[in-house]
Amino acid sequence: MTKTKEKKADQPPLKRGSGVTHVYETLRNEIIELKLTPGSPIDEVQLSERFSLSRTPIREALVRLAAEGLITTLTNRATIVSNIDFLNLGDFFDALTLMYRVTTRLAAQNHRPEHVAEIQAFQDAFARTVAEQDVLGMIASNRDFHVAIAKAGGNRYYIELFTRLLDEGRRILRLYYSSFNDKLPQQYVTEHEHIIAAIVARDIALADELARVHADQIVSQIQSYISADTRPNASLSL
Amino acid sequence: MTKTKEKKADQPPLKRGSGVTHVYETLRNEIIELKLTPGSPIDEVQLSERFSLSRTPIREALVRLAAEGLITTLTNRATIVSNIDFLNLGDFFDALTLMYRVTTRLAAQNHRPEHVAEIQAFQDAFARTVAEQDVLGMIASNRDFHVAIAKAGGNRYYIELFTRLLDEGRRILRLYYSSFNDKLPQQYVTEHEHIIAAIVARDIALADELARVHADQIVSQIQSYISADTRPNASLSL
DNA sequence: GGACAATTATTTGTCGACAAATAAAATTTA
DNA sequence: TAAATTTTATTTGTCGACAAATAATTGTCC
Repeated sequence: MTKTKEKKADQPPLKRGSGVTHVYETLRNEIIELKLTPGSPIDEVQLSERFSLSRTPIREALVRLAAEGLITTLTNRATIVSNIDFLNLGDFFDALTLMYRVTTRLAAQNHRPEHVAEIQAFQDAFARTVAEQDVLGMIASNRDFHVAIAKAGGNRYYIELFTRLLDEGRRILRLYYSSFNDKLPQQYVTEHEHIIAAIVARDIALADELARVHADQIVSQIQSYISADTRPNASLSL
Repeated sequence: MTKTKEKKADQPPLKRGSGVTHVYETLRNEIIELKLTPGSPIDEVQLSERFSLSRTPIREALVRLAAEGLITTLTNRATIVSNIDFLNLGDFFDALTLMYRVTTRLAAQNHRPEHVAEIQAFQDAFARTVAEQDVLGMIASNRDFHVAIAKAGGNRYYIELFTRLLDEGRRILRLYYSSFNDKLPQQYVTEHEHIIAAIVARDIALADELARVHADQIVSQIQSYISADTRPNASLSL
């Protein structure tokens, strides 16, 4: 309840340079979880009141978010939560698939025992959310699972890009989670298990192939959600 | 104290929100061109004097650079120009090669006439710098050439990552350009021509293969520079 | 003389305030 | 009444200043 979270009056003196990080991470999560809807304006003074901070650290956090593409700043005008770019979803799917493959390959190649343990832990969490029909939890733990694989691969450039893509994917999936089909997720659990096995066996070619199939699966599912969406103008980037 | 700063008294009233962009771009170039050497400290007040701006916009530019990984901020302590990470150069080469291939493939697939013109223009610039033995110009125009190919491919995620990788490569190459061998560059000109031909012919497989060979060529050349470097402790990340 | 402690100095992070730029409202005018 | 123009209001970008955190310096004691 009264944790050190956002509320009007919290304990101001947390630490010296931690305010910006807190604001950044909080807003980042809210954007990814669609608590802040795409296109909605960001009011600096409102945020400064909410976090009990001056506008300066708020601004710094916003610059970081803008550098990541999560918010868009119209100079001298408003700054808004970035829209999901439905027109270029193909780019997104292409890059996502490539990162699925490359990171899984590298994991099979470079992983160490502790990595497998972490991957398995997130896979357990994923299986749990599937069993509980917790769709939002599924989306999050699936993301953690693949980020863990990327970390086992070790290439920091891939880790960074892949993380961004997966988080962007979380935004997209949240838009359509209402139409989630309860039968498919179990298949993902199985596919994850196979991917883990291929990584442990250091079978690079198999890991690559499984990742590709897995990615195609997810991409086509998202696409089916989008095309099944009946809301008028829902696929327009506004 | 009063040493020669670029332009002490320039035209202050440029435009309202353009100060940060100017500072950002200027510093970015200086970092990439190694005018600001890795590890050297960034003094905010010194910069604010140099650009005739308050510390606030300077700070904003620095946050952007930090988000890109070009500078490193030690909280409450100094902020320095990021070091070149020689220990993980393998990651860099791997990601660079992948982006070479993927962007060239996509260019063969998606390019339009105006893209070819732009690519050819940068290739001409590259050939010119090779003829003039202008090594620094070579490095820059080679980068522009491949960024143009990435833009012809059209995938914004690849464009962004590739640009960052190529700029990081500029930093590395600048460290070793003194030992440049004058015979090899001509080969790059030829390889570039072949890549353009493959793109124009929309031969995706050939474009991919040429890009791979080209990337391997460059990677092995950089590696030979590094291993041939005789400076003591030169390969240490300090 | 060297190690430790206290003091000073420098630098960073944050603040409140002001001015430019834009949006919104009010007024005028045809 | 509607378009155009002036006035007001809101919001962003920038500034100078202050306080916390750290580094540098000095002083003290063994």
